[in-house]
Amino acid sequence: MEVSANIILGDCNEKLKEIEDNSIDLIVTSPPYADSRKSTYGGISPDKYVEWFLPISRGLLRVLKPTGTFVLNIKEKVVSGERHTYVMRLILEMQKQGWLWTEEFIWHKKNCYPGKWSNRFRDAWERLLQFNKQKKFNMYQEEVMVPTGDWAKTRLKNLSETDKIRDTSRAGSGFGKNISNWLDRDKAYPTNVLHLATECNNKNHSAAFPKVLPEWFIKLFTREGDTVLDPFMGSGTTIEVAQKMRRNSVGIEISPEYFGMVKNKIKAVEYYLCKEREIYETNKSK
Amino acid sequence: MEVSANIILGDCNEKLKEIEDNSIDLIVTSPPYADSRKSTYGGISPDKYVEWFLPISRGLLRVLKPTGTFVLNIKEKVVSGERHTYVMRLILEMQKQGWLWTEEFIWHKKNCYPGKWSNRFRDAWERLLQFNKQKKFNMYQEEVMVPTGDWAKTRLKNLSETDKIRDTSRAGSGFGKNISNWLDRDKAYPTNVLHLATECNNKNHSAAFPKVLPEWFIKLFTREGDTVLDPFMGSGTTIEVAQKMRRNSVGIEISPEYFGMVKNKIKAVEYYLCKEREIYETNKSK
DNA sequence: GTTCCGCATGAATCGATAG
DNA sequence: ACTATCGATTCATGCGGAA
Repeated sequence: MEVSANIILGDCNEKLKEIEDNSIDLIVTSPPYADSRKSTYGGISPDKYVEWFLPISRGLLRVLKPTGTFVLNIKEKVVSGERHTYVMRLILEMQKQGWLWTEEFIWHKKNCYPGKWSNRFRDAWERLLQFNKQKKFNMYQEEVMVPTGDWAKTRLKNLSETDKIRDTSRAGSGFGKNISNWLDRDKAYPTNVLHLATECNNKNHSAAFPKVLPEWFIKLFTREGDTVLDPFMGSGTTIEVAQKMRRNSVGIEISPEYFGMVKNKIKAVEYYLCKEREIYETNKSK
Repeated sequence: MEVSANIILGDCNEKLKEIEDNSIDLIVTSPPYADSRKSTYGGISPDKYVEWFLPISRGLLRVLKPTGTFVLNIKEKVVSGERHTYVMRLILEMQKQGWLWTEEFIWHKKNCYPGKWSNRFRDAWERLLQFNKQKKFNMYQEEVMVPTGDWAKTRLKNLSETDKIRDTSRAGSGFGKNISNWLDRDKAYPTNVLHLATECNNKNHSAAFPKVLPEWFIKLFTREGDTVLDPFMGSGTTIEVAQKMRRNSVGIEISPEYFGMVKNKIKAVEYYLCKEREIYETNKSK
């Protein structure tokens, strides 16, 4: 399967217009947070953030397939001792545009930077807001299953009588179970809390997220041959991962410097995928 | 030091009026979530939730000391496939009342409710919203320091190599310079993510806090002899913990059943504290 | 006294069916 | 059409009794 990696240099709001309606399966992005990445985006002030983002989210709504998903990585910053409310306001406004706010994943940054402030602790989490166009969307949950916890080893060794039948909880929680159903399982579905370490080796980009983050969402919401968009491409993590996972990708970036960097990355991945295919086809012909 | 545990039977909104202005150092509470605990609270509908809570938060603002803190445990439920927005709306409205939304801690519930759905995963986190009356509030960070885990040791060692080289001015964060200070410490400040399991063996209450949760905030925001309020006392975890930690406590509860239960608990703790003092004094006289 | 191991429990959500 | 109830789905934990 051939996959394309299409990267575009320019302002995200303008360049989105070049993308067809209902053509994207997944949008994963980490836009510049308010007042950060000043050098490249001019530093959007927290008070103007919603206003600035709404035209973009409208464009994203247009290009996303009805069964597609939009994952937005964002965190409000502290302004004069208080958490700013632009993220909450943004969610409320995006709902008015027609977005459904389906879920909020928490990205727990296990190795966040050490530090100390007199009135707060280190900030070790970020929001991953999931938006959809409709209640029914594509989700491939089996792709991201995790190993069952240690409890299972001992718990499932010996099953009592009540374990083998559906045993309704007495406290009226409405929770019944049949433990014997779990015997041959070694994997469980994950939760909406993601534990991933941040990568520090990507020093060229001030807001890079770890590869595993886009990877997880690409697995969960797309299949091979689907199309992934990152309208704030930055150093291109999402694009690179998507390409390696044989998803088509589209990236938009305003900074020529990043744009050039990603261009080279893409070529490298293309070469890698090419090699892989050769090996595959050689084996097949044997 | 004598501490008082004062519990009040009745509607929280009414009974708050009996509490003096600026008399409380810390409010820790977990109000009934929308549509839950119907038997005791009648189940507030998600659409009416903000309206229902605002008079209460106004009362809490009045009784809290200027240097005090309000910790609100809450989570929005799913309504027709979407996360409801009442929590966000509540924060915005509370700001209008004069509350500062200082911080949001994440409570990661390690043993969250099981289940499987086609469009979402298990919900494993709740919000712990921190509100204050002013930018300067009491916070005793040293009280909640945690032992440095192995990951931190190795992590910081690895970091140190790159960070020693790193030009502090380029990084702009100032960490590069100070990172070596962290290497010899065996205790670190925690982050704003708390990993705790719910106590599902509490037969008396379907939604009891784990004891460590109020304990952590009581340590962090109060000293011995301070006063802690829980306007939705429930099975009385907050009050019990506060009392044991030699903080004065005030609890309000609408259900006579819970009220009676907590009354007994309080007596037990009083007895326990008495014994402890006796032992202490006996040792002293020796 | 420790350690092991059995077992009830839960701030849930969805879809179908019924009023 | 819109609400109310009901069945089906599913993990990880801490308690308490046993070894």
